[in-house]
Amino acid sequence: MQVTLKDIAQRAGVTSATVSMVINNKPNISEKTRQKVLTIARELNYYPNAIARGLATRKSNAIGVIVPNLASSFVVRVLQGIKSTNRDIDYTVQLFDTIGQNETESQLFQRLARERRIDGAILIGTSGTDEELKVFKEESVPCVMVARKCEFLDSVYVNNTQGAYDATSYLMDKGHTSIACVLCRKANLPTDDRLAGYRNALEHRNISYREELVLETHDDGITDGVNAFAELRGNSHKPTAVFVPAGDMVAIGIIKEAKKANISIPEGLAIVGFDDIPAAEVVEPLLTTVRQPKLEMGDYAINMIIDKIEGRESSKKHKELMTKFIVRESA
Amino acid sequence: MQVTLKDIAQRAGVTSATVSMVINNKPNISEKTRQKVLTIARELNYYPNAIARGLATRKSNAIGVIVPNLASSFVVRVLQGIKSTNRDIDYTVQLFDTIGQNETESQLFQRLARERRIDGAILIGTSGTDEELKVFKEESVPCVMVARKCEFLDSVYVNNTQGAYDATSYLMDKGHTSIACVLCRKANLPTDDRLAGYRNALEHRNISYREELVLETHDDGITDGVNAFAELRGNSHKPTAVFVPAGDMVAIGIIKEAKKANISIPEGLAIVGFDDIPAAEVVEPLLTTVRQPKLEMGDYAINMIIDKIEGRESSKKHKELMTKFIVRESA
DNA sequence: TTGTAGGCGTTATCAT
DNA sequence: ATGATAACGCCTACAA
Repeated sequence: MQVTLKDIAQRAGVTSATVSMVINNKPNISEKTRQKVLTIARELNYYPNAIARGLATRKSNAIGVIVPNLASSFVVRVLQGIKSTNRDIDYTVQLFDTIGQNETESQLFQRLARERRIDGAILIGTSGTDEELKVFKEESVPCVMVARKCEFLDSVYVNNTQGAYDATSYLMDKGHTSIACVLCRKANLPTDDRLAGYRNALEHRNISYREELVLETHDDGITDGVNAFAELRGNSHKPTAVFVPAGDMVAIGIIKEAKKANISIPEGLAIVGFDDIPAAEVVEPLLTTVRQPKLEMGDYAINMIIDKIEGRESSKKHKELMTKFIVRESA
Repeated sequence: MQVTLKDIAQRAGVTSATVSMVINNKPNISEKTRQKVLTIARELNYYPNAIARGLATRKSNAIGVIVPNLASSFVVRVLQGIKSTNRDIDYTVQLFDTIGQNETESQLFQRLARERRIDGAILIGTSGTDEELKVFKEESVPCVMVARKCEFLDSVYVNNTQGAYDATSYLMDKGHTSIACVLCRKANLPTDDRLAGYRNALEHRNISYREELVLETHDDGITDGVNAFAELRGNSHKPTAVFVPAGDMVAIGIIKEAKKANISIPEGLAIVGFDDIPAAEVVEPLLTTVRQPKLEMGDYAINMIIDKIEGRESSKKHKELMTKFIVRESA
């Protein structure tokens, strides 16, 4: 049986109200009873029942982290950032993924917002529309969106456009003029921003943007890269470089196929990825890529949400973090 | 304000007890009131308050997943397995990591077991001693240990010894007689089992086990591999093969250094890793390794814990899953 | 079939 | 400084 306030109260000869005050460090308790109560609590190994406390205070001390897919290394990395912030976190993290569940994303939002199981939510690159997200506002459950700018909620994201611009510019610096772009329209990827950056960079140097040079992959895995390479080879514009907003795994697939086809990298084909995943440093040649500060995004997100929950930060806030162009060997 | 049973009861002209029964699909409710109640509930967007329900039923419908370190790809993969089981899970997953917290693992166990915030716990390769784990039993919080056999709790793990035996035997099949072993004594790695497998395999073929051929790394990252390679080169037994129970990242580090030193793989040095991480398929040559069924482990774990929680499975259970030797190019 | 009443373990507001 | 007492929102006997 669980040890409750009552048990302690009985042995200490006081009321459970008093014990509660002691446990919660409230003032106006005589040192004597405080000590007595604390001693007994320790003896009995008392821990407050979190659920009962939650009911009484209307606060669960839990934060929901909603992700589309735990298989994404990006998502996992942000999650690590959330869990490894320096701040001393007194909230439990509850994990929800929206892929392969029999509940739609929208239903999950509804439920989470109304069940009062969490005090706030962090959404990592979920695809929810403003309409679907509204419920968090209605129920005044604080919320921050990660990896996607969302006018509707607080958000922390990365300057995707600039990152793509940098990558493309670098390629042009190296003398490339026919630069392909491989992207993937998965809901959680900010593809359009990156495409815009690519396009801006081109136009900035008076190189005309050609639709034929932008390919779409179905997914963002290594095999999508090998498929993309085949398309690249057949391309009439004979690209000498590829920028891969679809992500590093796709870029790695391209590298692999290129090597198989005896194309030297970066001389025969220069390749730039996006994200900077661990494998970027194991592939050969090492992958040049646009790094996203994933841990930092998680860190910001958890701090923002807690500030919100605790009412310390009420204004809408958007935090843009900077990508970093990482030059390695593939370009 | 939150919509409660009472609100619905009022509009339906019944008692909140009745509404509760409808919401929970209890029998003996007239179809008429059932419909009326359900209609109103939907109109008001009613969702039961999970906390209040938890207090009343003494069940939180949450499972704690306790991991040493979210940065481990092994851990993450098991977590994916947990979240992607086919079973229709009606439990929330709460995530706890024990590294870099100001609470010790042991304190966390205590708290989790007594706070009644979770109905059960899955421990992924945590290092807790039997003494520390006892509290889950005391408080009768069901528990399963993953990746480590634990007499004390239910557990699901992998035949590490056999996996290591297979790997070593394969190397001997290929004619190697001087086989180094690179291991890492991190708390969550079943190093001894793997070492035993290596040793057994050797002795089975009458090759004597030499302590000088087993190296220890500090951690299990890529740099630990590059360091290990230096040691390997200096080794007086001139190993022609390495088995790396420390994990694939370490093996990859060794590969990288070997290539730098112009040693051909597998001719000059054969290398076998342990785990089969994604990077094993991007490194060149592709890494031959012992695959652990990580998703499957997660799947088993979540199913076991739920059966336990719901009283469907009371006997202590140990599930051993099989590793699979994956032949690629490095050996 | 439905209502009454009590309890789950806390916290919080009054009195005293 | 402490005690009564009433929430918090839901569930569950038991009674009607």
